[in-house]
Amino acid sequence: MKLSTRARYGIHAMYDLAQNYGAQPRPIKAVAEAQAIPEAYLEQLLCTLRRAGLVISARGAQGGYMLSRPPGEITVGDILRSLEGGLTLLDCLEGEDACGKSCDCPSRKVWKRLRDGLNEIVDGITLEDMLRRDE
Amino acid sequence: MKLSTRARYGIHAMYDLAQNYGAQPRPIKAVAEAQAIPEAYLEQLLCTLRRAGLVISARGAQGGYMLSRPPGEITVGDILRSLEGGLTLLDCLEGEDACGKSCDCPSRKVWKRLRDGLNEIVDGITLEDMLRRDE
DNA sequence: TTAAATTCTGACGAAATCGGTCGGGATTGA
DNA sequence: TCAATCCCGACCGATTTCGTCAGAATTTAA
Repeated sequence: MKLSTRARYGIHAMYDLAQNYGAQPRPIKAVAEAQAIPEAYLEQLLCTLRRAGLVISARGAQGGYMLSRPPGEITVGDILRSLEGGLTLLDCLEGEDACGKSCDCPSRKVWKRLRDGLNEIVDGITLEDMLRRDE
Repeated sequence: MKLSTRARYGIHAMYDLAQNYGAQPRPIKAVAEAQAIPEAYLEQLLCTLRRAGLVISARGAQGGYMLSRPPGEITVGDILRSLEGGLTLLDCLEGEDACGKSCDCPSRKVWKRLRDGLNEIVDGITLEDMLRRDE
């Protein structure tokens, strides 16, 4: 149950963009340097975040990335879910019956509770919350 | 953020032993069959759980495993933590300064909240809770 | 005392995942 | 036209995960 560095980097990058919200698009390079993330790797992550609709990109000179909506409307959950491919914990919980035997084992309730609790927490923290705690 | 099958198997096995609590030691083979877990693999997991003090083993004929204490005193958290080697999420949170720069980044608070929430949930569910929901 | 049942342990291996790199193409502003 | 920048897919090495296996140690029962 370790968090992937992908998730960690992702939050850092989004936080960086949040600080920059409202200004010019911010190039990958700038984010990478400020947050100490390998540039080529960050490129991938931002691409994913763009496909998830959390950031918008501007190509060409003076291009870069920016949040697609105000920091208060993007939660940590949004970010983690898109980078981790869902905070599902178990395929069994979503894709029906991945465990073979119709899956109404008693553990199922445990996983559900865990998943729901987790999502509740991460959805309760927005980028704006993170910004505010800086001051 | 997928749960390892180790964790899944672990909960299933412990649930199995909980059903058997108070009776004779239950051999690996029986647990493996009942819970559809590869026997040799389960052997490893139970060994870990024993070292963590959650189960006791009896060797030799008529031997097997049993819970070290009543189902009401073993939480899902106990099991997950011993099999996953801690529900830490990030080394940065425990082992001091694993992220290099003294780590008082704003994300840190997020991870802490996540970790604490997670642990609170899993520690709130005992094996007995799982048993009771069966009826 | 011997045989059978069972745990204990460490080594091994295949497959997946993860963190990261690279090269080259597409797009845009100056 | 040129430089900056995003876009995308392929690739790679390291680690982890899931699982197997062989054999040693221990205990019970016949």
